[in-house]
Amino acid sequence: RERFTMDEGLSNAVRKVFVQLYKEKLIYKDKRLVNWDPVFETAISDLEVETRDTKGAMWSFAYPLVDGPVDGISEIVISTTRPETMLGDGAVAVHPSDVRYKNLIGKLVRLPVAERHIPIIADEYPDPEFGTGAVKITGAHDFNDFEVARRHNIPLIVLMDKKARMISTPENNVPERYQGKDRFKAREMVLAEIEELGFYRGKEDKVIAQPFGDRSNVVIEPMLTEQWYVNAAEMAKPAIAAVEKGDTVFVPKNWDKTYFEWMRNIQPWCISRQLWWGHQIPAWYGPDGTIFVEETQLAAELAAKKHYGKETAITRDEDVLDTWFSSALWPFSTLGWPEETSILKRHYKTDVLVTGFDIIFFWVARMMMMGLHFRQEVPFHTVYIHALVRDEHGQKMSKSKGNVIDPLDLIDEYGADALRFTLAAMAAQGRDIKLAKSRVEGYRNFGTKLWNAARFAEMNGVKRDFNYDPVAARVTVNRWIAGEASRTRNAVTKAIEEHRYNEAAGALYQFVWNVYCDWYVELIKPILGGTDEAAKKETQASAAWVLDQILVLLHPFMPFVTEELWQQTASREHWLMEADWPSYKGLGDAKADAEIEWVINIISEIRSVRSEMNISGGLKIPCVLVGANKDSRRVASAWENEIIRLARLSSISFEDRVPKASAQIVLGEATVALPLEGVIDFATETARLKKELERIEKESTAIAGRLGNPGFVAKAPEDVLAETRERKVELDVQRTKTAEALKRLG
RNA sequence: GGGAGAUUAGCUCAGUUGGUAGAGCGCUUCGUUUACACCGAAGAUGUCGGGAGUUCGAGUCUCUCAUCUCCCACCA
Repeated sequence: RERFTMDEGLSNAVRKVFVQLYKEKLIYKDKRLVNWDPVFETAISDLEVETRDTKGAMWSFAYPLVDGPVDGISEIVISTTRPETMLGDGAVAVHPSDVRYKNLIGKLVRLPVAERHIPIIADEYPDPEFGTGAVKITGAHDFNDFEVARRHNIPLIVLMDKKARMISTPENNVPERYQGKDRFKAREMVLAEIEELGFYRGKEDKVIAQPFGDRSNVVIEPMLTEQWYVNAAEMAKPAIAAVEKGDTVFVPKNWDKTYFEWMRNIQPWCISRQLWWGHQIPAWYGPDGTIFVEETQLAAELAAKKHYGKETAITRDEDVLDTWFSSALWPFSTLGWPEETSILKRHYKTDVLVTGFDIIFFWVARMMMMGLHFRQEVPFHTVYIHALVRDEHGQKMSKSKGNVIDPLDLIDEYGADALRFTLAAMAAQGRDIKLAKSRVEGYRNFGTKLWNAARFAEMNGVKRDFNYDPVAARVTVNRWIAGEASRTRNAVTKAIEEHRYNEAAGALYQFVWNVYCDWYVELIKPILGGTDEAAKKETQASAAWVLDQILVLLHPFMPFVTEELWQQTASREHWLMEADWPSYKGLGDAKADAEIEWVINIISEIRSVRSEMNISGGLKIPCVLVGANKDSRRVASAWENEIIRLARLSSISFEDRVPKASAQIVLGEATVALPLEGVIDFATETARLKKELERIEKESTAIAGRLGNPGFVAKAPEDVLAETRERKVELDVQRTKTAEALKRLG
């Protein structure tokens, strides 16, 4: 489904919401200071203001007392980072406890340049420790000053027009020469004139936090205008409670602190914008300014007629709404609301909202407020806050900063699947991603690996047999891989349910590459090339079945390559994207697991020794099992071909004694001997075994120490204790056998 | 000024109720064997930022210090 917030249906929802909130007095019009963007000539919300540290200065001016010195004081010195605003000062405030100014409170000072008289007032706002302790109050151009002015009925003196150019009015008494000047030009003029008049009292360079419009990049000017507001504090209450109760949870959990922090200190939300584009506010004005808020022009006209007692012309408010106002309705406005449609009933609330932390305030919080107000239910039960991909310097990417790495470039280079898998694999909770290209490359290789595994299958007659039941498999390796697939499925499912996408991706990566490709494919090669037709047929079906499971499980992470393979490897009734998530019963066979584990172990150990002894890959060597029990002998015989092939042996035999000049490997109760007469380097083999013995002894000592600690034995949990004891026994056997091997070597 | 987070192998990063550290890339050596050199085999590399504490046991919990990052905020 695709919707656009300017669609007819969504526009209806916007009007309805506005009207209802207005009638509930949750939307109101107010004249107060707003963040004004002088480039776009519109009000913006607090969230659209970006505070940046910039180089600035604090200048000090003297305002002389009108009626002459008091206690020998003839002037009061104030400091400001914005000298031009002194033209709009309505008062000078000092702290009531500030003894320096005690007798000045109530006196008048003369405002140079503007030549007005303004009072000295007492207010808690000034910090006596800061600067001179006296603060100029410019109620119409500063948020703090506005509050102070309001408390003391100080007039709000407007200095600028919508473009933040100076205006000269009878009220502000700003000299005509300032008319139309830019505020920064006016600053220079004020400084020069103050100095000339002899009221300049110094300058201090300073880094100041300045507000910028996040889109226009210009300094925001606090302006006294009439705007529409939402009583956000009131609407936030249920939204706060819902998260406290757990109706909506954040993942990772920590983000709820950010949410609470903002919601509990929320300010009125300015929703009107003086822009050309957006949802026009459904408010009309009568000739005397009476406001009629209705969903349609007709309804407003009727309301006006009723109000005035006759038909009266009304004009519509030209302002439009903040874009986030309509976005806040998204979870229900897209589903046909206010109609009680079936999709609304089915899809509200939704499940999981996936978004970035920077959207929590703009969108998540507002959807919560609107959703709870109009649906009496949260819009989603989970908010998953994903990591941000940052640029090479660790900076947040943003359109306005222009430091965005275009994902299309990465896709061109490595493919969409590779990028998608990389992001999933790196999406550990609570961390940002500084994307490393080598990771994308590695996961591109992973996709290729899968493709090649499918190619191998195709070349070996591996074809999906929809009658194949892995539970009924008779070949051990097929029973084993089915169990591995099942375990992988469970791990991936659990990880996804817990929103641990990196773990899901990791489990799949490991299964496909390190289990299926590295071992299963290698172990079945002799079967596929062998003469046991029954085993061959089953294995072909099994391999195809496992591949199918891989495709289904991997599809959310690599949709394209998996879909393609799905279509190519069998004739299907539906797309892979429509396939059910697998669910298995009866898979997993401990006996098969143990057997395959033994095979993998012996192959790995022999390979390791070969490598350490520098035995060339082309040289096939005999392998003698000494002291092997019945079970080991059976497995070794059953897997003779595979072991011989993968460990590059010439033969496997069973003897009672270790042949002379053998490299020796301790494998459980057995010793694997590789007779290397003429090839073995005794010094190397001795060193290897000594190192091995050292490793065993080191671990053994550590474990003995733990078991010898009465505290550990008394307090460690049963299973940990049992495990440790088992390990100890294992290590003892290994130590004895390795020591024997070393002794045999002489 | 408040709030959140980071510090683990050369690099990029995992590590879920505390049980004794892993991956990918890179590096070293070897390798063309029924898919894959975007490959295979074997290997080296960590006083888990410093310090203290709790505990039988700490990368994991507590405190503290250091360095870094982000968010919010009206010191003129």
